[in-house]
Amino acid sequence: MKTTATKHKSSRERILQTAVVLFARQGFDRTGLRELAREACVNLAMINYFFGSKKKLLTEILDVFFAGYLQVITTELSGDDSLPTKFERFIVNAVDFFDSNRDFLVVAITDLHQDDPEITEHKAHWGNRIMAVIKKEVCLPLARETGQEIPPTLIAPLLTSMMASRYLFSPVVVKIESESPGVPDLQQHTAFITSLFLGGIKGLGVMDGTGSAATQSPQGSTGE
Amino acid sequence: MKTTATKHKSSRERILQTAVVLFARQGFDRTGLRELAREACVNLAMINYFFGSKKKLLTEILDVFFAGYLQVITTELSGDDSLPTKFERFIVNAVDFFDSNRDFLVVAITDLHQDDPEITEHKAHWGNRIMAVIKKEVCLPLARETGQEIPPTLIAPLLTSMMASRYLFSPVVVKIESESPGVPDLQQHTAFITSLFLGGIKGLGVMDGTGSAATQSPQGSTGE
DNA sequence: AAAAAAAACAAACGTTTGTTTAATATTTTG
DNA sequence: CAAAATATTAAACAAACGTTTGTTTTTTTT
Repeated sequence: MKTTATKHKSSRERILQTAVVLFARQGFDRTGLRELAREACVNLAMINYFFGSKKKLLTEILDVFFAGYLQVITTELSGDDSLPTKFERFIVNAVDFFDSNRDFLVVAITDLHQDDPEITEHKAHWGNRIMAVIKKEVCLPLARETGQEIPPTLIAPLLTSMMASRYLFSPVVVKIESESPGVPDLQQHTAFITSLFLGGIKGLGVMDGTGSAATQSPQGSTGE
Repeated sequence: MKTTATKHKSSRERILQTAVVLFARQGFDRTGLRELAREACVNLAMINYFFGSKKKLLTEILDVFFAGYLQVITTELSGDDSLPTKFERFIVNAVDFFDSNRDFLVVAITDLHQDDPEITEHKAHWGNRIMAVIKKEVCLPLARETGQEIPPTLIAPLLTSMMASRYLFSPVVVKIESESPGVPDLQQHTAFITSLFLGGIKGLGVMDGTGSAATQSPQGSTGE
C-alpha cells in the first residue's frame, strides 16, 4: 500500500507507526511480527532490536496514548471554571484527541481488557494517574455541590467509554452504514455527548411523561 | 480450579462455558485450544468435533450474547411509555443483563473491533437488528419530541458503551482499587448512569456557573 | 444381542509464532 | 583513514498454533 515516501523516517519510527495501524485493525495477537516487518519495510529482527520484544512495543504505544490523554485531562479539567464549563471543554478536546489518535485509542482500549500481568501493571500505572486527576477535579467538586460521592473508578471509565464509543464500534458501524447510510459526523458526536453529559436527554427537550423519580434519588431505594 | 462438579454437564456445554471465561480473561487469540480443552476437561479434538472450528465457537458465543441483548432492548424499549421511563427500565435491565453475562459481554465488545471479515459480518447482522429497534423506539420519538435527528449508529454504541464501561475496564480498575479502595457497587453504577442519561450532571444538582450555551444549541455553531 | 450413531481418544499434520544468533553493511566518532 | 558504534540482514530456533486423521469406546436404536 504505502510503499512510497515511507523510507524517509527512521526504521524505529516506521515500525511503531505501522504497528499502531495493524494492532488497531487486527489486534495485537493477530498481527505477526513478519507481517509488521513487511509492512514497515524493515527486517524482521529489527523489531526486537529496537524494542526488545513485541510486548515492549505494545507498552510504548500505550505510553504514547495515555500520556497524551492524561495531558488533555489535566489541561482541560483543571482550573476554577464551573464543572459544566470544564466538562464541555474537556469533552471537545478529548474527542478531538481520540479522533486524531484513533488507532492508539483502539489499541489501548480493546487490548485493555486482557490480563497479561505485565501489561495490566502498565495500564494500572496510567490509570492511577488519571484517577487522581479525575478525583481532584471532578469527584470532589461534584461531592461538594451535589452531596453525591461518585468514585473516580466509576466516572473515569464511563466518560472515556462515552467518548470512545464512536471508535470502539467503528468496524461494525461502518459495515452497517454501508448498507443504510446516515453517517454521524464528528461534530454531531461531540455535541451530542456534551449535551447528554451536561443535561441528559431531558436537556434535549424530552418530555417527562410519567413519574419523575428517575433523577431525584436514584439510589435511595436500592439498599443492599 | 473447578475440577469438581464439572463432569455433569455435557462436553459441548462445558467447552462453551469454559471458552467464554477464557476468552473474556485472556482474549480469543491468546487462548489456545489445548488450554481450553484441558480447562474444560475434554479431548482437544472434541472442540472442532462439536463446533467445527475455533471461529465458529466464537460466533456461537456472540450469538448467545447478542440474542439476549436484543431481547432486553426490544422488551424494555418498546411500548407507549415516555422516553425517560423506557430508558430507566432499559438501563436497569441492560446493566443487569451485562452483569449476569459479563464474560459474554467482554468477548463481544473487546473482540468487537478486529476485522476478521467473517466475524465482522456476523456482528453487523446483529448490529442491524439492534439499530432497527433503536431507530424505531428511540430515534424517531426523540426526533418527534426534540426535533433533533440522532442517528441510531450514534446512540446505540454510546448507550452500550456507557453501560458496559464498568466491565470494559474492570481488570485495570480492579488493580487500581486494590491499591486505593472505594469500590462502586452495581446499584450505584446503574443509578448514576440512569441519572446521567436522563438529566445529565445538571440533573444531579450541579450549578451552572458560567455561560449556559452548553445545553441550548450545542450543534448550532459547528457548521461544516 | 446386533447394528448404527455419537462421543472420545492419542497422535500427528503442516504452519506460524516470537525470539535469537552470527555475520555483514552502514554510519559515526576519534 | 582507522576504529567504534550502530544498523541491517538471512537463517535458524524451539514452541505453540488450529486442524485432521484413524481408531476405540460409549451410547442409542432396531
